[in-house]
Amino acid sequence: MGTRQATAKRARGADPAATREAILAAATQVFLESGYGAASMDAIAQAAGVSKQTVYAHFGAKDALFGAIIHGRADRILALIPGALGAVRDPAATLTDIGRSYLDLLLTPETLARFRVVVAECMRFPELAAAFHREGPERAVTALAAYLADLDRRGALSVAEPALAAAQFFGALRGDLFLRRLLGVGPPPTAAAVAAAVAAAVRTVLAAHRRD
Amino acid sequence: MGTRQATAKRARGADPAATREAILAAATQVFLESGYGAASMDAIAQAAGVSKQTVYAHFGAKDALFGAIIHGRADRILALIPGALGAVRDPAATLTDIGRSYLDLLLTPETLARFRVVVAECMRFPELAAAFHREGPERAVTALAAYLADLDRRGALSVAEPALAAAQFFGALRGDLFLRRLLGVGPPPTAAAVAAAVAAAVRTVLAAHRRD
DNA sequence: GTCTATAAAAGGATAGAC
DNA sequence: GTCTATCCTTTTATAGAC
Repeated sequence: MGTRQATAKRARGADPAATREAILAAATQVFLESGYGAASMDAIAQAAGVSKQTVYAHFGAKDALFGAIIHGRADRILALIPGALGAVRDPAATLTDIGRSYLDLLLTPETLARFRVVVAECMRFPELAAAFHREGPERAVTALAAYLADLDRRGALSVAEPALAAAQFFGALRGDLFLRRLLGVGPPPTAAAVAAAVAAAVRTVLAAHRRD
Repeated sequence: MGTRQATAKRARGADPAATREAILAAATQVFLESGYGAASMDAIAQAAGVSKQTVYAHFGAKDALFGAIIHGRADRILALIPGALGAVRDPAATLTDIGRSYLDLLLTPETLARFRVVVAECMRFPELAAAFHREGPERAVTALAAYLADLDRRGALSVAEPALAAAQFFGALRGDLFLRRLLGVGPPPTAAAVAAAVAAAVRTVLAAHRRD
């Protein structure tokens, strides 16, 4: 029963910033687990180890708290890609790295849960959905398109429409694996299955844009 | 103020089957528009033009009604594909037809809304999500895989893994268009944009499986 | 800033009349 | 089978003490 407990639970007497972080962490967990509608402010307060009134003191209302846990959490997809630009590596190896890290991130339980709640609430919070798309999928497509355009300039590949090609690559990569996990159908894919999907997507994009 | 009104609204005095249909139609509208949690039985009853008790008399509980409007509504994707099997048409033309009808169906507001609620509630109703996947996406992949395997046998294409190739084709087809509409980001795509996405996906799959 | 206690409203489900 | 009226629980949000 000490006076200081720095974990996510129990923020009694800690500084306000820590309390705020504890609330955000708890809200993330509860919202992603239950969805916006089923998540109660009581459950969030309890998970954060504070009273409900404290939650309201920090965030004002339920929708503001929801916005806070979605915003600013831009999926840090592919810090890889900018580095790939202008690199001299084999395109196949680079695309494989990009594909694997993209798919690994997408198949993470947290990413899937975040995707589910944004999809579920996109009509109620259209700006949140737009921000999510802008900071996540759109950024990934833009970055990969830049890389593909670079390969085209360097003569390694023939890519007439880089943005479309990038969207197709990511789409082919998601294929059925992402859909199954998003819907929670069946067991998680094995590492081998993921690797096979990446390899196939890379083969396909290379074949489609092979230089004549 | 007549005694018979056969439209979706007002089922007073009509036969039970019509009442049931009116409730199903209203429930579909309300659930797809608001999501499971935000949809109230009051709103459904009102939209159907009956009392709440009548809704309960027919379906017993909210979750049962939700199941009824999702189940049995298997997306009738691609009645095309079975017919394509063994056909002598140009594979490019057939794949273009398949791709266009698939994408057109997926971009329908009703399909998008149904997808959203199933994704949103897949943790609460896992069997419903499994049925949705089985009757929709999985069936489409299976059918296209059969067609691709047939093309491989006939020597038109070289498809080593038909199921993976089919999933990739549909994934590439969805690309960014489906994601944007799912999240409600930006305006709907033009017919030209959809046609371009289909054409690009067809080009890609043909290039990837060109016979050596 | 944080807590306990409470207000105020909404929604799922049921009872009983016709 | 259908309707009106009601119960009971849950939930958001606020008041007031420390």
